Amino acid sequence: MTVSIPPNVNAATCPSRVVLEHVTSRWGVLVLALLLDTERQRFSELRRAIGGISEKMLAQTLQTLERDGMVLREARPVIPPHVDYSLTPLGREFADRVWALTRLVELRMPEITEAQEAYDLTRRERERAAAG
Amino acid sequence: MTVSIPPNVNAATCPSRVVLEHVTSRWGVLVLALLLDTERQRFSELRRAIGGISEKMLAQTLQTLERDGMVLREARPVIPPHVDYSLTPLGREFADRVWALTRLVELRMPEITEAQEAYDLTRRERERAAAG
DNA sequence: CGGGATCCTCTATGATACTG
DNA sequence: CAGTATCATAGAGGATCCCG
Repeated sequence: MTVSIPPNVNAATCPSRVVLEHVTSRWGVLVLALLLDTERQRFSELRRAIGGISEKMLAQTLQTLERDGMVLREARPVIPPHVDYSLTPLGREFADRVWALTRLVELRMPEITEAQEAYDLTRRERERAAAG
Repeated sequence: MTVSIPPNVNAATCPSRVVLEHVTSRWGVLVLALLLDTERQRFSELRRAIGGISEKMLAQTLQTLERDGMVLREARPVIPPHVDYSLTPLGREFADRVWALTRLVELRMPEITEAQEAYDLTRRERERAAAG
């Protein structure tokens, strides 16, 4: 298979690179996964479910994904405000793939951990040799 | 489908979250894609192919991916040094998925751009209404 | 409740210079 | 060539307060 990365993939301004970073960002991954699971969530529900995310970052992440057409925001004009977030069909498509990637990491975690330990071992030995 | 995010997915220390960030990081994505395409590359070849990455970040990204068992580093003890990087089977598995995600973004880019323009339009109108 | 605005911290990244 | 070490900085992200 040939990948043939387009020249402008490298540019920080490349539009698709930017979107890729949105969906794979620290909080983007979690928001997509959570919405994939629950279909429709309120702001504070998302915040509690994710745990450890600040209001600012949740709002920012949701806005970014909404702007990219991945998330649908429905605000009911009541007091107190009631806002529901859900995935658009486009968003579900991405959430599926991102979630698959997440599961793959978890599936392969034993091999990864083993590789890390092996790497750290040879590293420590090398350092000891350099010091001694 | 039920996702059922494990409770510790949120923790910044969650090992699989960390690995996920490695493979989806700004430079990780590009390194994986490039190695998927070329099978085996030298440090400076990668640097030139990616374009815009600093030596420091390339070295750091490669080390991280090597430590995670995704990238194989082969150093020939000659002068000047000759180091080849390639994907391990594990790394190829991840590179495939990451690359698929990248292609999906490019495939859906028209819809995404359209959504962004629509979002920006309603935003500007709202701001004008607030100002006027 | 769902944010916006502000201030502050810390980390990711870049630039540069040096070395085996 | 393939890095490492050091320094500098922008931007990500957090904490807090405020408001409709």
